[in-house]
Amino acid sequence: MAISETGPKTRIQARKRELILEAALDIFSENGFRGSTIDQIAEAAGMSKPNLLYYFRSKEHIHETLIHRLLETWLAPLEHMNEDGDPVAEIIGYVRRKIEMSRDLPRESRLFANEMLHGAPRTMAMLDGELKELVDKKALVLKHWMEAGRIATLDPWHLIFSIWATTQHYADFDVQVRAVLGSTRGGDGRFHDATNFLQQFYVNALRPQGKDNSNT
Amino acid sequence: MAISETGPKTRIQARKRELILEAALDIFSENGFRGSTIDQIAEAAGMSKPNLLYYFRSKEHIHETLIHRLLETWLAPLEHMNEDGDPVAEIIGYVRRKIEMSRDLPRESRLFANEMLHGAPRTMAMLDGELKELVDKKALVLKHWMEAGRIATLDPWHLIFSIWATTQHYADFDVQVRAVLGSTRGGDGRFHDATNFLQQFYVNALRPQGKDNSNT
DNA sequence: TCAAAATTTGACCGTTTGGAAAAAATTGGC
DNA sequence: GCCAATTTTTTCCAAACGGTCAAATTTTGA
Repeated sequence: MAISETGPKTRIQARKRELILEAALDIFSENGFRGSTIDQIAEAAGMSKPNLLYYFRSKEHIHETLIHRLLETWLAPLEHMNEDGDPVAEIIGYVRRKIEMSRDLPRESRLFANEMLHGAPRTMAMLDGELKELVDKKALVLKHWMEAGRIATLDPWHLIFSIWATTQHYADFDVQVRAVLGSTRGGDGRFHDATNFLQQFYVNALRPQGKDNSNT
Repeated sequence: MAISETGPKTRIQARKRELILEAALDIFSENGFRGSTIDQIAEAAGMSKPNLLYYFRSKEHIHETLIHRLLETWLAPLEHMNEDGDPVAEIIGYVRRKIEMSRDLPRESRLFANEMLHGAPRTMAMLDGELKELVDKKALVLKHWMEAGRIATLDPWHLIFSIWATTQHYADFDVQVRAVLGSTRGGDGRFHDATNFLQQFYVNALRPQGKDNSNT
């Protein structure tokens, strides 16, 4: 009898399901949902298609599981930003954690990007539920820091967007980044350079200014 | 006899091909290449599948044409950044043009993003050809501005990446942006807010500083 | 007006794909 | 060593899809 509706029972099932999810992450993140076939995933996982379908009842189901897991990972770093810490250090810390994620979990980043790009059909509920609440909460923290004059006054929501954008860019647009940097600067050091840049960049952008000179 | 290899001959052909490309942009940008079918595109263009295939010899060919056109549009705004202008005004101007593109050409942005996300199979040559050359050229301009002390010293390439990332984010991650901002702030005004934020943000980040206080 | 060229349609084809069914093989407890 | 549950493989299917082809229709130009 097929499993997959109830949680995995045996250790073997858990391990095989893990193997499939690992393979599926490879395939999905590279080719998108529609661009990936069950056969590809099965081969990458070292098993036959019907065998894979014994562990997951459909391609959709694999994808859904993958996305659900991803979301937890994705929210964690923002959650971690602490109201009581030093504002600039906390924000920079968040930026660094996000860059590390782009470096270490590029497949997850691309899977997420693909989902957003196509209208978030399987994520919508979570976006204007959990995510919105978390961002609103953290935006308030940023706002307090701004009102206390500890960082520059900027739209907190868009500030968070800018962090997402600049950091995830290094995973999602990796091909472009590497092409533009070329063989000398586009190697393994690019994440180090990116981190340095973003740190300087955000330190500058967040420095509160006594007198305003931001008008054109 | 089918056309499509040689350029369009009559005005009717040109108009029909245009119609198809317009429909294809809708479909491709929403569903990705593999996720789109010729039937969908044909229906959106108001014609039958064989009729569409009379104007373009394959799905691949439509996509290729679309991508090629897109690239010209995509490079134009950076080209426009002028060495002889005021550095901050020039950079901010570039940011504004990019944001306008995210607002007015979101389908093109998503088509491009999708291409990058999946490894730029049909764009690679142009990335480390034309694009790299252009970026290198403009990075040099930025470097000169920095050396003259007119803007803060930052890695010029990564500075350009940050502009791409922050602006394109509003097209590519539109669903997420709208969900997080909610119904009140996520309406039509979001691009206006984004523009204001990014302007302030870049003005801050680029302001050169006499004394260094960027270390942790 | 009429023939040639261009365009549109309908019917069709081979392949790929997601998935089902059932038999065969393996494993685990006694 | 044997039975039952689990896992794997073989075979197959129906729908979707990219694309072809020839016939029918419309348009164009002399």
